[in-house]
Amino acid sequence: MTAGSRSGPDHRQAARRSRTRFVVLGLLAQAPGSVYGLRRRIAESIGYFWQESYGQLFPTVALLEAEGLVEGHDVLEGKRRRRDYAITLAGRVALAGWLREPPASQPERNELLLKVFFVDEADLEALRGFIAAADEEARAQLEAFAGIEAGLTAILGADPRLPFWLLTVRYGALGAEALRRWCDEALAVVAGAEASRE
Amino acid sequence: MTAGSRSGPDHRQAARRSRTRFVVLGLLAQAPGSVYGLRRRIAESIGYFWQESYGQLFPTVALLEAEGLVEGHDVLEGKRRRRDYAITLAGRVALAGWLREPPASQPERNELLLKVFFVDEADLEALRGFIAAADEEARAQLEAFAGIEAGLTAILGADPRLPFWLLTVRYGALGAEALRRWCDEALAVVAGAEASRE
DNA sequence: AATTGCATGTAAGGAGTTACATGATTAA
DNA sequence: TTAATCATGTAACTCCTTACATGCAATT
Repeated sequence: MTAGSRSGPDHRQAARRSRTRFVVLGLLAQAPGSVYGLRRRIAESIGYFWQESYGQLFPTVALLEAEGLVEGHDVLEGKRRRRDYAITLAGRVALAGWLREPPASQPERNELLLKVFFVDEADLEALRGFIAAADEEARAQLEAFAGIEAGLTAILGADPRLPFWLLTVRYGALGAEALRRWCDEALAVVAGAEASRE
Repeated sequence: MTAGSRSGPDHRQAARRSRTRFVVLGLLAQAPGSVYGLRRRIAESIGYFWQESYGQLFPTVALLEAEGLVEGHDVLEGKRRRRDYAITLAGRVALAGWLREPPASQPERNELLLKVFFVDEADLEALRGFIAAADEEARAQLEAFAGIEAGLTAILGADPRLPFWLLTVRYGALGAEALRRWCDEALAVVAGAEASRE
């Protein structure tokens, strides 16, 4: 089946400069698979720093196929149909090009900090709860990261990608540690404010 | 002027559950001002963890006025017209309600980590450059945060909000420190991979 | 005379989520 | 038999950015 030969309506609404397309290309460069599978792989491997929804993935993959950057093949397992995608040579070229471009840092938006900043109108008790919840979440994440680290190391052995994949985990861990430190300081500030309010 | 009495087309396209509206309410609760001024205040005070564009602010403020949560007054300075907005009682109630709700953490998306994760197809030299750039950016941020901290402390004196505002700066500083630590580790990994490639 | 800053706004479109609709297969 | 998992896809909508259009005032 040649590129763009699938019947049905146009899917041209999807991303032209979206990074979703490169996530898809990157994952398919590692191993081919279905859109559904991509979704699962994203959630399991890079989910803590990148997420994609079906509503984003399906149109994007369709577009990539129309552009000849990926190739789809229908697979029949019993009566169940699946469409597996593989990256093409053109796809690898496009991916490599993107990988050479400096990463754009997305502007952060932190709702917790916003609520801290608007402390005037806020309820200190509520604030304390939010901070405690953030701390607990970071604690749980740290635990999870330790597990992922051990798992990756056990499975990958001498794979040259291992140190890089561990690096992405380390990023999460260092961030979570920093967050916990901040929560400590923040709880102290809240406690101080509550004390001086009496 | 009563709520919603401004002439012209409807502005109902804007955000219903957007946090932009609460940023506007929060800032107007601190002090009234123009939309243009809000934009500047956001950039100067909370810009490193929250950003808003005019295309977002103007429709949102118009909507808030239509809902009676803010009130606009035309001000004439010479021949220059300005429209200043102030928060209403209803606005304060809405703001307080939002501040009591647990903050939703936006899903992070980190393009640099993506490029690290796709190291297979990536160029190590390029990667090293990106990491070095991130480190340098974090270094510059740390310097900036130190300045902001000093400035805030000098200006605000005994204002009870000071420790909370400093807290938002601390968040940025702790994050930047964590990033720098990660960059160190990452550069070491890249160096190791480059050495073993020979 | 030109540039920068103050100030208001609109139009178009990209990116992304959520919810929905559908159906087969496998395990409890 | 019921629930979970595998699997594909669309529709509607929100949010948000970018680029544009306009004009006055102050500074260089």
